[in-house]
Amino acid sequence: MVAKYNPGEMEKKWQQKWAEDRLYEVNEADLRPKWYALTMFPYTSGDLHIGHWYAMAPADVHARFKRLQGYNVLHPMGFDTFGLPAENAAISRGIHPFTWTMQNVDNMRRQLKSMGAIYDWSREVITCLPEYYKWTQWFFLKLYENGLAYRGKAPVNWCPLCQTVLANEQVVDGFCERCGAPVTRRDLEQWFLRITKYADELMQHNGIDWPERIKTMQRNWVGKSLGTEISFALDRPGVDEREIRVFTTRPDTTFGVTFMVLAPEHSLVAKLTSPDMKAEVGEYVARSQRLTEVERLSTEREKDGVFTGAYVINRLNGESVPIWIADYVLLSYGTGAVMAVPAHDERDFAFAKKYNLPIRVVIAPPGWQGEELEAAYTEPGTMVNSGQFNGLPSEEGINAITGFLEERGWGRRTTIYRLRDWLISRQRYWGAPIPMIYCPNCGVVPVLEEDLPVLLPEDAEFRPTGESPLKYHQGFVNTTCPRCSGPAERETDTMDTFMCSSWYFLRYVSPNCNTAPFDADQVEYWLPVDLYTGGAEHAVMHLLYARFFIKALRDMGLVDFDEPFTRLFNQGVIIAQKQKMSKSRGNVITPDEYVSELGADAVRAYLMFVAPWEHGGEWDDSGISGVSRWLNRVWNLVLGGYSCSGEVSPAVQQKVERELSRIRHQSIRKVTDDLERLRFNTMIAALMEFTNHLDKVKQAGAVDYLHWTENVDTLLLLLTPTAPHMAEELWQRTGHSYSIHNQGWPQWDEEMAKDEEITLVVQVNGKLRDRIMVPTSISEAQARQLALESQRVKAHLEGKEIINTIYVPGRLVNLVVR
RNA sequence: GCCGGGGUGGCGGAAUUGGCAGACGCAGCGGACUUAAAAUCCGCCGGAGUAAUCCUUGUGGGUUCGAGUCCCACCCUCGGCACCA
Repeated sequence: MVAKYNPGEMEKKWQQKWAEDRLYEVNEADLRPKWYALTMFPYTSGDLHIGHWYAMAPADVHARFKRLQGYNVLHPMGFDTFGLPAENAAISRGIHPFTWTMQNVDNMRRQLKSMGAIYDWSREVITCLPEYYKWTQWFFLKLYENGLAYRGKAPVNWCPLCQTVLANEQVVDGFCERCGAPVTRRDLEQWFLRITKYADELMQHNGIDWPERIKTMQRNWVGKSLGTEISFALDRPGVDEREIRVFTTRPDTTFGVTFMVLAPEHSLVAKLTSPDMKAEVGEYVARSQRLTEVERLSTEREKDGVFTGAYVINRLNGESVPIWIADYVLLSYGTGAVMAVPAHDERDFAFAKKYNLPIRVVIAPPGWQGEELEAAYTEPGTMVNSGQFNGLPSEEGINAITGFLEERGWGRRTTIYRLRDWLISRQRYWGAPIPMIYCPNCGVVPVLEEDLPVLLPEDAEFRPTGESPLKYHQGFVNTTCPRCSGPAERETDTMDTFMCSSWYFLRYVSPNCNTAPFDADQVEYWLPVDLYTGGAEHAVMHLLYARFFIKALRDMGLVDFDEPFTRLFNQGVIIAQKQKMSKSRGNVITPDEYVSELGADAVRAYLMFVAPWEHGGEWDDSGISGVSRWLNRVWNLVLGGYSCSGEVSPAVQQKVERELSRIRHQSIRKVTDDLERLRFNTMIAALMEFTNHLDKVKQAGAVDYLHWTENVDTLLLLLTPTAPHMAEELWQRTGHSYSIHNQGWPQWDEEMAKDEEITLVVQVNGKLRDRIMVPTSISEAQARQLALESQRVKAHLEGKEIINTIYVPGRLVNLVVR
């Protein structure tokens, strides 16, 4: 009787053994080629759920596969720990964020270990520990030194619930990405990182293998647009400014400008507004500031605005044009001022209709007879009412007008971006303090490198007040100026968590380095990351920030590569009860009970089998039982003993052995190929088919013992990345020496994998009429002959004339008849 | 509205990139073992039809000897972006 498959005990046993033997610890002295396999580290929100496993288990399978293939594989794991969720959770539970976070780290590490991954735990990184955030602060100082970090006053996104400012990337449709509260705007002094310096480079994804989807999202996010900046002359008593500049992508419509619109926050508004319009304008400005981002950005809202009483001159035709303000114009985009061409822009058209402003056609639609337009005409056309440019196709007009303006110094070609600088100040406790000091004498002074880290005081009151909790911690705030040694105050804001995750992948290579954020030699050896896997939700946040960081570090001479992640792959989402898993929905599935009942190997395999990795899928208990059954069958197949039947004729035995060998080689090829392409679902299917075939062979007892063990060994090796515990146990029980994880990946022979016989499909007029087993070596003439001889085919040729025959070698004969 | 992914059995999904549609698995049905059940094993399993055969990859058209795969139009769905001048 075969011992029962008991994954619980067995898995624990091997995990302990591997840890004791430091089987998965790696170092750069290894002579094998390196492979850096990285999975996005989890945020320490509490329990690990099956969604985390979905991200991590297949990634581990691939990393194990590379390891068996002979690579020196670094596959590290760590924890992203700073940030609002931890702080909010700690507040609601009345415990310190550090305590809460580290409890979660312990729990999640335990759960992760039960997965049986090859994580090198000696390299674990935890972002909220001073040993780590010291270097996050160090990077901030470097960015500051290089002019990439600056302090500025700006209208910022403010979440009234989280009581902090948010980066643009954290505002989703006008709502806070974290808590869902509507975001309002505030003017605050904040720290920014100059990511816009790299706007152009961030749009390029040269030499990296990333999903098209993510690249498109990043390009859209950066939002490059080529256009013209045009100066309109301003002549206003008491106003120093002599012009207002606008940005447009349609300079060809400049003769059609009938008004100008400024953003309500535009710095000229107060100066320009005529006395009689002051009250109305003031009220409008105040109102638009009160509006939440959602309300303001709603496209359904009717556009409104107020006349300022002032005018600018359109230099092209000398016309005086009224200046309005309206909140559909955004201060943050372009120059915060727009030339309005109602005839050729939908927004301007609606605005002009509402306020009875003139609509002048300057681009004639095809067949236009001078009649009034029903709607804005935004397509190309012929220029009219445009002075010397009349008759020109509008596409040419873009260049012609821009050139004309440039010659006179009235305008210039320019490129603008939607991307804004990255706002990293957070008025919250649970983050890395920004290492800056404000001195009454010396101004803004960076903390000295040797004084890092600026420690986050444990005893600060961390309840949100709208200002940084650190502000009220005297021991923290009061310090001395590094320059003049006089009394000074610390910056009390902390950094956006995305700062921490922008460089963690560099820390893994030398986690204990205490003289620098990383050991340069190690980085040179391991980086860039060969395969980075994680969710697509990070497309315009983490993934963009990390790229920015690397480019900035490269320009500082700290690293010598351009892109951090050579290949990126986004797995899908695992849902439960047709919905995304979340605590609030109460449908979170924890791996623990499945692991103890069916084994980690079964959970790993099931997650890969449900669907293609990039799709994600529905967690289904009856689905996992199928995979579990299969693993049990493998167990029994391998341990159940094998005996030759003795009744099989040598000829039959030889045939069966040849077939088995062919299937073995085909299985190796299929599994290898699927793993390489991260097609885990079909890889498992191939393993199942191989198992099924071995089952049949075993029942017949038709091959000799040597053939049998050879094939069983291959099955175990192919199974190793997927079911590392079971493979190890069966490897040992079949008399091999420890460890299967140090074996080489099986190779296939293309000759051996070749089919000897194929099913020749015979079609008549493209319809399947017969299938004939033929040797692979069959000639075209023979194939045609067999097709014509087929009884089934003959019935369809009755009384018809064959006018054409298509022959596809190894596949089919198609007889075309009339 | 714009950009991208996707629509295949009762279900999850396969299909060597234009060549046997439905691999593998779940569920279901029938059988073996069992006093019985579970587990396990064997068989069947897109639809219609006694059968020959016909129909079938969201819908409609097209290209082709041949279309799930390519082209055109439309419908549905999931992501992303959305007053960006």
